[in-house]
Amino acid sequence: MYNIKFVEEHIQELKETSIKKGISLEFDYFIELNEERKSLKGRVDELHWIRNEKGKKVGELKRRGEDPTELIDELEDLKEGLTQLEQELKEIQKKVNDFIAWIPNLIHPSVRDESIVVREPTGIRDFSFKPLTHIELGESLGILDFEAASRIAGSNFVLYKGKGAVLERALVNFMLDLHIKRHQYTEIFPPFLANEESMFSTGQLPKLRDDMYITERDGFFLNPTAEVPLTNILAGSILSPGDLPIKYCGYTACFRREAGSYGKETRGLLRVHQFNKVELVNFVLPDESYRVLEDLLDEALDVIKLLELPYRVIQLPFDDLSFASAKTYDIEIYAPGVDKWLEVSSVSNFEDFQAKRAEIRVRIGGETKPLHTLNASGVATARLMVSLIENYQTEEGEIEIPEPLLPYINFEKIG
RNA sequence: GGAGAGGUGACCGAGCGGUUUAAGGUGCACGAUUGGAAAUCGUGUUUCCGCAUAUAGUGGAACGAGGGUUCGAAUCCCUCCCUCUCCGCCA
Repeated sequence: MYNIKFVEEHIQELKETSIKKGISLEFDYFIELNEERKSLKGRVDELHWIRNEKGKKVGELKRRGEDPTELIDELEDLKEGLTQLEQELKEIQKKVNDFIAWIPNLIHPSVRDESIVVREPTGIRDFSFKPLTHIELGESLGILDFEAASRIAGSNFVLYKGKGAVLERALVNFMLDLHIKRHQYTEIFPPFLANEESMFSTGQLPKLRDDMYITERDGFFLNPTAEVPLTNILAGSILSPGDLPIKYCGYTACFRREAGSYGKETRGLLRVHQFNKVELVNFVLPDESYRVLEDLLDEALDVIKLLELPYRVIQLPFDDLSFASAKTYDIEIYAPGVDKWLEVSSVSNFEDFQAKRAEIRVRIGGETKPLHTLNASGVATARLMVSLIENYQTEEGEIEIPEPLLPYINFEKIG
């Protein structure tokens, strides 16, 4: 989390950032609180000092076998006022911390008030017939069953069946293998549940509490992205420059409540409560993070390029940036059936924001400082599946399997 | 779920109510020595907060987390978390 002095010294900048990211925070209230905190802290420190000095004398007297009763009486009087002030300081400190927890990460200067197309749309196909939607294809081919999923769990869940289930599993394996072999990642299979502290470290909390599933008895959070477990692997660590970069890649199911988003956009697989995703997380030296951001974009794009799906890349405007991100590219792939561009990957540089919260540091010379973290989806399957089946459909309503997936699948088409 | 042992600085490890200003070691940084290195010697080496004559000053806080007892807690008590050993349950 931000150090309080840093907040004091960058208050204007942080205020502007919060406004740009659409988080309304009362900085005037904070300034007032902080003044109060400082003055209280001064008084408490002074009383502690007096207590410590006199306390030492009590020890001396006792060792010499003299009577410390008088001093002890004085200290008892001191204690009364002190306890109250300590309590007040503690409360105000908590308020200050709660405020700081809501301040989002600073925004990189290259980020604008509108989105920028970083890679022009490529690879859109010409169909000689009207392409069907994944919902129509999925149901007619019996590979997606939304009704069964809602019977089991509820609306906006999906069940993959038969060749659909095989295809989903193949996609995950294909992506993992790609990143491990071609991009030198270490594969991780993490817990799908995480504790509150982990959620705070990566910046899901405090803002996204309502978007997450929480287990009732133990207060665990179902992870909304593998970014959370993968980043927290190194929480509390101090690394040396030679350890870096560290590249972790992992598959998890991702769980999102998607509170408040209903309607047309949520039809089919476009927005579901549980989806599969392969995630890439990098830990790097601060100087290198913006170069690595470009590398990560290319690594994620490799999945799309190998599957020969139409894509474009957008640099997000500042009001679309997540709480923790300084700069983000979105990879979108085109789905001709629903006629939409679908976000399948966010590629973000968090600079030292998460590293500060998770206390992931690097020791350079004698100095210990937070490193930089980045992540990219590599990529999310639900929407990847949509684009894939809509792009690879034939006029006969069948789906061809792209060549790179054939090693993972024992059939060449679904139909 | 039950019983026991433990959690101390970057790491190991002592301390078990007031000479802790957290011993000692390792590592690290800087310096000396060297043709250069190793070894050796010397100095330094946590974080956060307050005040200030504001890089060298001064005071406070932090020994898994949170409470409590006490004039005073790393040290005693309670709750919780985590690690290890054993038992139970279980895919």
